[in-house]
Amino acid sequence: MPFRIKIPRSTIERLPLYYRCLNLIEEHGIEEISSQVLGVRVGVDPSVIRKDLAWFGELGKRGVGYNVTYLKEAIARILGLDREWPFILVGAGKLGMALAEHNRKYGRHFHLVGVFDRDPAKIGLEVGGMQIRPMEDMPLLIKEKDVKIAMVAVPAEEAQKVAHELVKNGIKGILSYAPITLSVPPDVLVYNADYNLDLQRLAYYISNEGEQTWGE
Amino acid sequence: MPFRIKIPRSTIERLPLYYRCLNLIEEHGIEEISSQVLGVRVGVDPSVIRKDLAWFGELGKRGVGYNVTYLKEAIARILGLDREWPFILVGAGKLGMALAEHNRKYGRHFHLVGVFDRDPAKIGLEVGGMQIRPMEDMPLLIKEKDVKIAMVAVPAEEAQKVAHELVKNGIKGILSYAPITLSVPPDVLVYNADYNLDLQRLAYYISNEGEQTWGE
DNA sequence: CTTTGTGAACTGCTTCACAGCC
DNA sequence: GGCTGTGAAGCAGTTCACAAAG
Repeated sequence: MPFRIKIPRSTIERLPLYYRCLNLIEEHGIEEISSQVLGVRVGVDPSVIRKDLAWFGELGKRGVGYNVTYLKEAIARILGLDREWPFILVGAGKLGMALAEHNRKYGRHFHLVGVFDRDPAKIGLEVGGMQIRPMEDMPLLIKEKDVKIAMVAVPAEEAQKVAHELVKNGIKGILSYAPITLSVPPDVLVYNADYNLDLQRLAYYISNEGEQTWGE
Repeated sequence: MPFRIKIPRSTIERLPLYYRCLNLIEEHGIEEISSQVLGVRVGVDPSVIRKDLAWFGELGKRGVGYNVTYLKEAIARILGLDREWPFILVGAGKLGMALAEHNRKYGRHFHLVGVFDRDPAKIGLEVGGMQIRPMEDMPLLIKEKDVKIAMVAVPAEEAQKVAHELVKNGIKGILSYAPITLSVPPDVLVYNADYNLDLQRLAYYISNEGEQTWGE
């Protein structure tokens, strides 16, 4: 009977930060790193890093630290980055097109396999190395390429409808740039990339500079 | 002697979600809303919403709910959205330009007052209703317009240098699209908009579908 | 002597349940 | 009856401190 441990959500949120940093450190030719030093680099307390990593076994060496390449690859495996993830983009406006181009240049682990738009005038145009296709082609492509992830960069009014369609066709993760809360079943995960959310949070903390307090 | 209460970070993270949703609800002409119904709309438990709002006084009416417009405006005030925030963009690549254009169309509360790029070939080009300017112009503009917020959309190699410069000139909040962890003083806040982080988190949860568990 | 891995204490957020008010 | 505001209970994540290992 296999024992199974629930990993804290906050641990999973941080792993990509570690991964991103380790790639950079590896490029610099550094082979070993302590939770102390890594902590400074990613802006996370060393004991948090150790606790996070400990969930997945003994990844470090006591008295020494972590082997950079080994740790990097371990995290990649944990996150599921030991394979390529196909994803699609819905919405080929300015933002969508920029994301597609960006992915073509810098994308690793995730590669764009289809761009869709509702606007007939855009069908056939090239973006991110792909031709823009009509929404009707989406179901088949998702099935053929076994796509699980979608980026959504359509206007607010369309976004919920698009989300519905994606979910219906088997998409399990959505990265949404639309300025609304998408309603999806519990087995589908949505991350909000609407930058206004972050700008507003920044505004709060800057308004209440220093003292994150309220009242008088 | 004024009493001051520390607001939980998680409360502040959620307020923009409420705000975004309330704007939509208001447009639909709905005047009153219960935490129950709002909760379904934003995907947050009603008691969480009530606790969040209670930090800022009695914003609702018992037995009735919350007045949509009143609550919306209260949250705006809390977040500091009762004024316009000027911000600058550093990095006029494809992504930066798309963000600038997007802000011009949809931006409220935050308006772009300057776009900067290191590349001499780009200086003078128009983007988001602004002309791209050289980095050297940045300090003066920040001072003149009292800018506190910056978006950074430059390559990884440049990002830390840019962050340093921004901080040196008084920027207090950074929304960074660069794929690195920026190191800044404790009085400066950075949000990571690097979409690879979210894609990797999605990959984890999809890989471990249903059971967010580990071990065997 | 260094640094990890980890139980125990602590902190902070969420959930619960209900008193207070409409 | 309905819904908010809120103390109390419960839970999850962080911090601490140190034993274990190189």
